[in-house]
Amino acid sequence: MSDKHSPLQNHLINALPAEDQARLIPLLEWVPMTLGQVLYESGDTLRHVYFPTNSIVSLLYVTESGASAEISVVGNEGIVGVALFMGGESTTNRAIVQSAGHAYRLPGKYFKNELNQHGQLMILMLRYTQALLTQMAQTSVCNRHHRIDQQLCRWLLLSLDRLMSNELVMTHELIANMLGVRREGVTDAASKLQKLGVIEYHRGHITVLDRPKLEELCCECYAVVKQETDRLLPYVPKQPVK
Amino acid sequence: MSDKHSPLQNHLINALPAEDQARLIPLLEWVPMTLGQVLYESGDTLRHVYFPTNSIVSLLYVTESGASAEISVVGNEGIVGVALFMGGESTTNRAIVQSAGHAYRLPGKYFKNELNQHGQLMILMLRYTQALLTQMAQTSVCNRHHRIDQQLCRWLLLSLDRLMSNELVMTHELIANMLGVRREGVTDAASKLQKLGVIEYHRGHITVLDRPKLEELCCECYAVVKQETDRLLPYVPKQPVK
DNA sequence: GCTTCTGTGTACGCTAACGAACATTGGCGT
DNA sequence: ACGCCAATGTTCGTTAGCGTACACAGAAGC
Repeated sequence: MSDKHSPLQNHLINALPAEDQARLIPLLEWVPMTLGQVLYESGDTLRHVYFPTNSIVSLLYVTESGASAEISVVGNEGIVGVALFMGGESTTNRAIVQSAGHAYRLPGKYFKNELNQHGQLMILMLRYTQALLTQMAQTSVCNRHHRIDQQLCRWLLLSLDRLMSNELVMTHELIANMLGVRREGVTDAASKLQKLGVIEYHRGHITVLDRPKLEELCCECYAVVKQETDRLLPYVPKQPVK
Repeated sequence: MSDKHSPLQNHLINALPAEDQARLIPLLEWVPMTLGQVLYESGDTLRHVYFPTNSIVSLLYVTESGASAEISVVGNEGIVGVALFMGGESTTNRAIVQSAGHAYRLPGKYFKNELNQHGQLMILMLRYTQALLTQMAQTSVCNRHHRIDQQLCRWLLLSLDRLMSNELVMTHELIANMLGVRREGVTDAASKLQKLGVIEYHRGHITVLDRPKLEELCCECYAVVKQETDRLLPYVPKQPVK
């Protein structure tokens, strides 16, 4: 991985006016995000917000019986810790790193301070939150109506969008935890996709070979989320990522 | 139905400081909400926000194939149309009246005006939105992991909390649309609950006889949402509802 | 009183996904 | 080079929920 890193790799930071960036960026801390790392647990008081750059974070809920389900995914398009600016200080979810990389971290009090003083950050946060609402709603619908293989397609596409490469470091077991299904169910779906030549996988590595085909096999849920996110938060890079 | 009605029956309005109420209340329009009425469709530009008093509104998503699923429920604890203050102006959901009654309606421009000028309304909206996020997340989990009869219990409890009475005017068919399952599935679950003496129903009317038992039979999802909503938006009536 | 329609009950076969158990294999540590 | 374990493959019986079809009864309209 290149040592070139910049907060602007995060789309929300990127979307801020220059003067807001100038104030905010010095407060940010560049931190590694390791696979499986838990940023916060259900009920924890949040200490920081995270702006992922090349990492992916899953928000998931763990039931009393230990089963889990992914509520939404956050990558460089978003921020982890919306509860801090929503005023709740905690959520009922767990935030866990789904794909290793880095993020920029900001202590909660600085974040809230910025929010209160400058409107642009707040506006952006609100729009992002609406995108998050859309994603959650769609996850809910997908859980109800679509088959595992369709959901796997959705999940792969959401992950791809948040990575630079077409390879995911991810086991069937972990995907199963995210989707809230059995590992065997994921294996079945993945092997089906592999037979179709859409993906190729091997012991914890999944490579997407044919993205158009993947979108074809997917249910509508991916497109709905993607379109709405693009509408709410159009991405215009202010500085080319070197 | 009594002709006694007041915007304070809505918990969000009720929670505002007196001076904010004084400004806001004259702008509100008291409107009837009829069963099945669609407040907005997916993609519509929202014109108003609604503060339900004794009505209940479902936010639901309709898939390409025509299947539906309820994303969340809004009653007198909340507001319909968060997209207006989130900045998106529209959502991918449909808002439909699930239980007839009334609401107070506010044109979008007044609403946004109020938001920008006075912090207290914004703070309240943010907290409510977090409660909504929680509800959506939990619906998603419930769709994945819990049986229809448990989900029916959750749905009944969520509805009860938003009504004064223990009787719902609601057919199995409509509940099925909300839960995103077959009508027969709801009939099975409901008949099971009736045999247990928890509810009693008859051609479009459901009466809850034993609420504690209903909570017992329910999955954790109801309690999680309830607890988090109470935490985020504690309800302290400022004027007893006559 | 009659018809008609809406809401509910019930039965049948079917499928997706589950739970559990076990086989196989590749990669990693020592 | 070896052994071990994590990752994947496969099977089998079970179950929840689906799609369909149809029966029945109460309510509403004429």
